[in-house]
Amino acid sequence: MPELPEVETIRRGIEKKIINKKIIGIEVVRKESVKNNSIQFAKELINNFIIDTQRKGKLLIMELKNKKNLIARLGMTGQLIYSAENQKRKHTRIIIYFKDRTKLYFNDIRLFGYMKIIAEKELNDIKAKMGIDPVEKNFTANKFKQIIGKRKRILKSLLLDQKLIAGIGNIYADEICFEAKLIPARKVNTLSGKEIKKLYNSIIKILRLAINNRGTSFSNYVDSNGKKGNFSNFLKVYQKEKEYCRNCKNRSIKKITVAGRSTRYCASCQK
DNA sequence: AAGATTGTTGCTTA
DNA sequence: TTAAGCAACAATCT
Repeated sequence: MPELPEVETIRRGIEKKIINKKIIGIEVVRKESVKNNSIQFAKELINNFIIDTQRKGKLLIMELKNKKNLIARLGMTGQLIYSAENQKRKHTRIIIYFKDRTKLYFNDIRLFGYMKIIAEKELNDIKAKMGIDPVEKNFTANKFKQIIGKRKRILKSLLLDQKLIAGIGNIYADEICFEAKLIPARKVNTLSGKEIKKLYNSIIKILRLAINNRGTSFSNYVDSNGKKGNFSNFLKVYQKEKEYCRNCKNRSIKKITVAGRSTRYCASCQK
């Protein structure tokens, strides 16, 4: 469940710690978690430096000194843990050793995540195929209107489509729809101008609030220090189907399937 | 103990 | 071209 706010929290967490530290060792515990040949992967990284970090959507990018990039996709259960201590666990798949004896652990329970070293061109191609990152400045109300355009898609499926907007997953899609007071199953062509504006504001509001609270931990997400995120305390519909709605105080939070995903919404607050 | 869960990709169908 | 639905990937929890 690392979505945009969780990946951003991890990025901020490792940024200052790993930059310009010499990599002196690589341990590929599970070679399928590296999308390059694991020998090549290690060879590229040893004696190299991570000089900057970036994020687009849920993709974490570590720029290397030789112009290549180490990318990490966390999938559903990926973690990046930075520590001076030995933190190797059952689910540790890759370990990066730095010269100052600190380490970066890539853990992944369900194995949907991976790391890969790619050249600049491939990175640009990947980025170009992704939609706009909604916390960037160029994600304007007009831009969002353009994305909706004449589409007739189900609202939630549009929010989850990484080729249109990059970074929203199942948790934040539901929370954004609640904030906007819109039923996730609505078709976007039925939204009024006012509703679109409210939706746009909700996307930015929820994602920024979640980043400021270091993301959501509901199962195994932790930041680079191994700490849980606080946004779990702000969730209003996600996993609240047995509870009273925070807003209308009715027991009206429904759980349905939309766009193939479990979806929660308040039948009384959302229209 | 089968079903739910989560993100992404790719295939099929309309 | 656009969109929906589904399977696949894998492990864990209920």
